[in-house]
Amino acid sequence: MVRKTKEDAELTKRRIMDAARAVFLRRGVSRSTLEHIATEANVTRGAVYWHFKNKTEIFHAIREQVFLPLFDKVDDVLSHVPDSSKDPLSQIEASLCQTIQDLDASQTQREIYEIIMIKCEYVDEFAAVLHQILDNCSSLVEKYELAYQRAQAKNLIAPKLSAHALALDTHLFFGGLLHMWIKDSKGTQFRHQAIEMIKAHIDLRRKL
Amino acid sequence: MVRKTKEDAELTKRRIMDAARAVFLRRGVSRSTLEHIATEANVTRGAVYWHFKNKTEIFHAIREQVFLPLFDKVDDVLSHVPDSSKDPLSQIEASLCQTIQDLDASQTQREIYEIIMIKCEYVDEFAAVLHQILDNCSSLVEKYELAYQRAQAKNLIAPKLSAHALALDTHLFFGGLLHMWIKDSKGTQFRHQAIEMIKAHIDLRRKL
DNA sequence: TAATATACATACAAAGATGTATGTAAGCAA
DNA sequence: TTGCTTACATACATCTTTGTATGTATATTA
Repeated sequence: MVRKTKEDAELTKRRIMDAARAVFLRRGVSRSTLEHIATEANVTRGAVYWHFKNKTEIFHAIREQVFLPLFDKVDDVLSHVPDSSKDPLSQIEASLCQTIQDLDASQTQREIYEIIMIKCEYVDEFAAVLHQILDNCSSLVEKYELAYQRAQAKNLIAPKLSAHALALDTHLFFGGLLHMWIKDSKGTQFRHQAIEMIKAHIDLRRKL
Repeated sequence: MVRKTKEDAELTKRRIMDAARAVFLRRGVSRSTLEHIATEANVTRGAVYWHFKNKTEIFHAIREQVFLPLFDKVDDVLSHVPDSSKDPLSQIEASLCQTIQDLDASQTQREIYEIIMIKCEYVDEFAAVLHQILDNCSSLVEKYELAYQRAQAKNLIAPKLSAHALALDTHLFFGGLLHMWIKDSKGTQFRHQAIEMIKAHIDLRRKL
């Protein structure tokens, strides 16, 4: 069968991306060949080359599937300042919990995170991805910092530390949490207590 | 030239490992071939195959170069309980700072960490490495927890949180810190403030 | 409905990488 | 000094992977 309609073609493209995700997860990005991906998607390499220039482009397509919506969401929860019913600390907590709950709900997201974190080598074309992630992190930290400043203004936290230090600490904590969460794919070590740990992390900042 | 003495041979092996480290760092583990490594070490693939079974074995040899000494050191700083001049919180702080300072001092260590964290895909033979790391982490957390318990016993920290929660929070924080530290190879974003951030993290726990 | 572009499948050539087999000169032990 | 072993280098066969070129049947459009 050849020459499908446009909708059919879009479907094939999706199938290829889904297949690539599965193959990347199983064999790592480097060891995955276009042939593997094509087979998994029940097409030939011809179809793959039609929709994507090469493996790298597939990787980026998959990545964007998760990262474009992600930052919007963080913004939503964190930056929704006006007459918020929640205090700033709870906003940060909610933002972090939201990400975890999203991961809990979506296997696709989990898989993409796993690929990005431990099934990909950041060299050459992929090195740029790292810098992009780092940049995004910076803007995240800034948002945490603003929230902590609001919390300080409302006298919710002990004035031990600067908002900046608190924001960085939270950011590193959550980075570490995400890594552990992903690596603990059996869910026995970290996943089940992730939410508690976020609450604990925030509680540590609360004035009694 | 052929047939060196035993000492010469050991030297060649080291040279191959050093070369492999450089090549892994530059091209990632997967894209590195034994030919690349041999060329970098100024030998032929014959020499490489003589000293190592395959690429995986080289990787493990490099890895052990760092991880075997590492855990000893953490133990040294953290578990050296008897009549310690430092309070438990400072011990934890010192242990974390020590690791960062070690990384600061040794380019070799930095490179190996970078390879392990962002230039290697954890599939197949490498998947086991991840589990090993996770296991080591668990024992680390236990050591933090013991230290925090001692701190609680000495009434050094507010009783807001359990020692277990504090230990996990510290562990995740430091995991995140290490990742950022390594990724920020230019040193502009995180490296220069790593020590401060560790102090801030610990200070957050201190009773005023 | 004829022409063209689309959505693939198939075939081919070239390069890369791996493992092994074989060669060889020098060290070392008896 | 002979003979065995070590520490490699060289050569070869095989498999994989990639990119591209070509074929082709069907949508789409004018």
